[in-house]
Amino acid sequence: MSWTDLFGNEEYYPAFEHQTACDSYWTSVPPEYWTKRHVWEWLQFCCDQYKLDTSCISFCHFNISGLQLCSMTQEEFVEAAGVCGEYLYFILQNVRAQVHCPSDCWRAGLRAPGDAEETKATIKDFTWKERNSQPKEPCFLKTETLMDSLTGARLEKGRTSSAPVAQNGNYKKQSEEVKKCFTRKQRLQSSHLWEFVRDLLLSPEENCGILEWEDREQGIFRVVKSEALAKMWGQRKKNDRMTYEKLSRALRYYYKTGILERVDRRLVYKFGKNAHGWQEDKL
DNA sequence: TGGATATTTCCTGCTT
DNA sequence: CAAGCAGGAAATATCC
Repeated sequence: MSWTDLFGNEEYYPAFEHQTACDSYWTSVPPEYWTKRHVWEWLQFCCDQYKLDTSCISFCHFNISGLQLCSMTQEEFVEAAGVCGEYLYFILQNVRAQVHCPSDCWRAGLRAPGDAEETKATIKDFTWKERNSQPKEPCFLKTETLMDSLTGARLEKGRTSSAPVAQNGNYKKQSEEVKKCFTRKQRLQSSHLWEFVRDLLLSPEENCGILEWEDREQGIFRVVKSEALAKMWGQRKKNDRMTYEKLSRALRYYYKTGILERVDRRLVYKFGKNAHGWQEDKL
């Protein structure tokens, strides 16, 4: 089943404006009905909006329809997108839980995907009704709003009795899972240089031999590929002029604050007393 | 809106 | 000589 199968001409349903879209775009149509193109755009939207590291995502794994996407397990997400897979999985589950006005959806006669013939007309009406009647909500630009979204706070405020999440007895548990996941995501997207370095050391799948522990217990590590490290940090900060020269200056500032300690060897650094989260037994 | 904080950028001099 | 290291100084970005 394709979008064209469902809607005939694509002009009836323009592409999601993922650059400016807010969550309401992605909840206006159940993900099960997304086309490959929408899956692709949703992925791009998530990368942009939630600052996911695209380097860990195997995009070819997502050349699939929304129906296929929805049938993927969390493990399959992780396989396809590494650590980002977890977040994508939870974001998708959240989108599925938040699909706008499911009652309208059922009233409009939406059936399970597969009943293309029967839903062809009604889903078109449904999406247009949604689009015309639902003013754009503000985009999720702020962390708290994202948290609200992920933890379902917004749903709590305005949910209807037919909201799938409300029917789900595991709602609270799910929210906690999502919260935990978000914390991990925050960690992954650490904004400080030393946290970025620490997290790179702790995630072999992203590290690619750029950093290496020299003495794990003492927190001594070595920069193996200085240029690659600078490039990666530059990508994170959206700064293509980053160099190891400049990055190392920033690292040297950490000596003052006790985040790092000086090691008198080239390209070798040590976590200081004010750095946390790098010790194996305290993770 | 202004201050604090964390880099980023540039630089000079020194070391490996 | 190239690549790093040490810090000072100033600019810039971001957060609260």
